[in-house]
Amino acid sequence: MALGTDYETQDCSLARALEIVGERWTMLILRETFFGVRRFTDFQQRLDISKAVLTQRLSTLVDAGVLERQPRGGRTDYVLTEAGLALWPSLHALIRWGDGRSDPVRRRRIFSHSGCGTDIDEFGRCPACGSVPGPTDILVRPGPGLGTPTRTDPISLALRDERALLTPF
Amino acid sequence: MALGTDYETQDCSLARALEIVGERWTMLILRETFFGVRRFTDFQQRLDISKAVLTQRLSTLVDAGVLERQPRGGRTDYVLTEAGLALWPSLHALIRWGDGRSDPVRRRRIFSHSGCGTDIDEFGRCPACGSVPGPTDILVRPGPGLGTPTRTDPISLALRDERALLTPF
DNA sequence: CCCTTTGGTCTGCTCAACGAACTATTCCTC
DNA sequence: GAGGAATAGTTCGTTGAGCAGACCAAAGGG
Repeated sequence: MALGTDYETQDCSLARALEIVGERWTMLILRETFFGVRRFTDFQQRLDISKAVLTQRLSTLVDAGVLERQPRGGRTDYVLTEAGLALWPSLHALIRWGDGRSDPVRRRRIFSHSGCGTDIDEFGRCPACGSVPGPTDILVRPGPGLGTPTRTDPISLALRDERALLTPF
Repeated sequence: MALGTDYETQDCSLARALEIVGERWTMLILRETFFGVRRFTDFQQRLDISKAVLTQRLSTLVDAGVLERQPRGGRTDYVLTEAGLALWPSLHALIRWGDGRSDPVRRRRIFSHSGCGTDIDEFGRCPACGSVPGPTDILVRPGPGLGTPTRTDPISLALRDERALLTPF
């Protein structure tokens, strides 16, 4: 971000957070990781992102401790660390804000608490339990705003059904 | 962001949100508006941002309906709209994530519920009431991680004391 | 009537993102 | 074990966005 590296002059830690997750593409990459995407090629195909930029963003996220590289034979898995999982509230809030700006009933993805099956509210709470479930306890399913799916790659097909977040493909 | 304008091919509304608030500087500008900053010159001085970029960001936010221009005699106030106020959960989550990544007890800004005075938790809830207060019901005060303040502009001085969010300077 | 404040625009430069081509390693198949 | 495909990148030339700094127009005050 080149906001300057002297964070001590920044009044709050937002600049520090944005230095890591505020760069172009980074949040979209992280959304994919929460949906279960782990591989370089899958990120690239689903986001239509330049390979050079994807390489740089993944490295930044690994260096920042948000993602972890896990060699799996000939390939590499990029998996969320604990710090990465802690980003879920930020990501969820942004998704809900983006959804709410059009027609509130036409949401694209709906998140529910896997414990009790209740849809979570705009603040991330499960209205039934009153808890704020973490990403390991959340299911995603397509919402009415998603429209007719056009992508036919295996990941998009799997996301047409209800799935637990973080389930690898 | 130039992520392409064909949002229909995007699986969820995150790209739409990032098209508006995901650009460099935008979230920092919005943080300032929640703290009560409203004027061009104040944004520019507090953020050390290029005037050309600030102009473009403010225009984007106004066009997107996040901020509203309010002429005040010879000057212009940039004020959060309802859609802008709805960004508070996203902003709060990012601030908390940035804070939590260093030492959790050394937070820079602490937010509390003005109704009951209780500090709000990392999910934005007031532990006493169980509610999720909106920005109009939240106070900010410096946290132990802020260190010795170096900035001496009027806005930074005012932020050394507890203040309600959105209070203009 | 001049000077300051405010809220910008304009210019030239640099650096990051882009698409496309190329590469190195591993795995699978024959 | 040879050939091809899949994976995870790197390299290159071009384009576009951000930067600092100079400049500018309108409003208000003395």
